[in-house]
Amino acid sequence: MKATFGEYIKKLRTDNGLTLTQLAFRLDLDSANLSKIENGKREFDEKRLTKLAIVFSLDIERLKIEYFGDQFAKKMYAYNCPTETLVVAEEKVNYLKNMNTK
Amino acid sequence: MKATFGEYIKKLRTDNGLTLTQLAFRLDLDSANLSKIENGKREFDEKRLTKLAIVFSLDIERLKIEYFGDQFAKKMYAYNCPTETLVVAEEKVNYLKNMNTK
DNA sequence: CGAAACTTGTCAATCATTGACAAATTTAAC
DNA sequence: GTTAAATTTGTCAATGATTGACAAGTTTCG
Repeated sequence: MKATFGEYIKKLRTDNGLTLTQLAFRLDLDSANLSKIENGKREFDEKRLTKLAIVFSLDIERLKIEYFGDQFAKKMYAYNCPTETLVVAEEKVNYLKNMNTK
Repeated sequence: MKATFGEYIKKLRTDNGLTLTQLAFRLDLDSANLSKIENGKREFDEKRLTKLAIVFSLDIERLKIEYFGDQFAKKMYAYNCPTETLVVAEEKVNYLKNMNTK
């Protein structure tokens, strides 16, 4: 899975034979805005991740990976960050985790 | 280097013998707010990255790595994202790069 | 103690995001 | 081609988050 998060949702939706209106209703969203999300013109609000997981019976962990991976990728692309950024990110996560355990 | 971005700035500043007020002035910032940034209570605005690079003669690329690495780490920590998120992020960056070249 | 450095609290102003709806365009069935 | 459904695009007020600014507090250290 390498697509953007918007493309990912669109595939889920069409594979399951739902229209924008139908999925939007289940996510408590305007269908026009869902269209924009699928086309990368708006952000999917992370508070709807669990709803999305429920609608398509997805693992929420898997969804978070897709979602945040997408966010990071967009930032890196926009600001032309080298791949090394991700290595540093990993180090810093561990640093944060240790901070709160000692 | 594993510290947060705030700690990173603080180290730069003290290593160079600057007070909050002095550095804040050079960054066009309120010293009280710089204090909050160093202590992780506010975000450093990315539009000031170049100024920061100039003040301390740093490589802007290196700075971006620290800065965005920090942002990603904070998000991952806050939302408990598995490390795999970063792998997916890398895939998606490449996907985005390819999108705009074909 | 006294002064400089630093931290914390607060709030209005600014900026970005969102929900909502209308209008335009595309798609697909007939 | 006509029509209806589906999708996309544009817009904007409302909401929410971020920022700058400044006052007041605390810490540090001579």
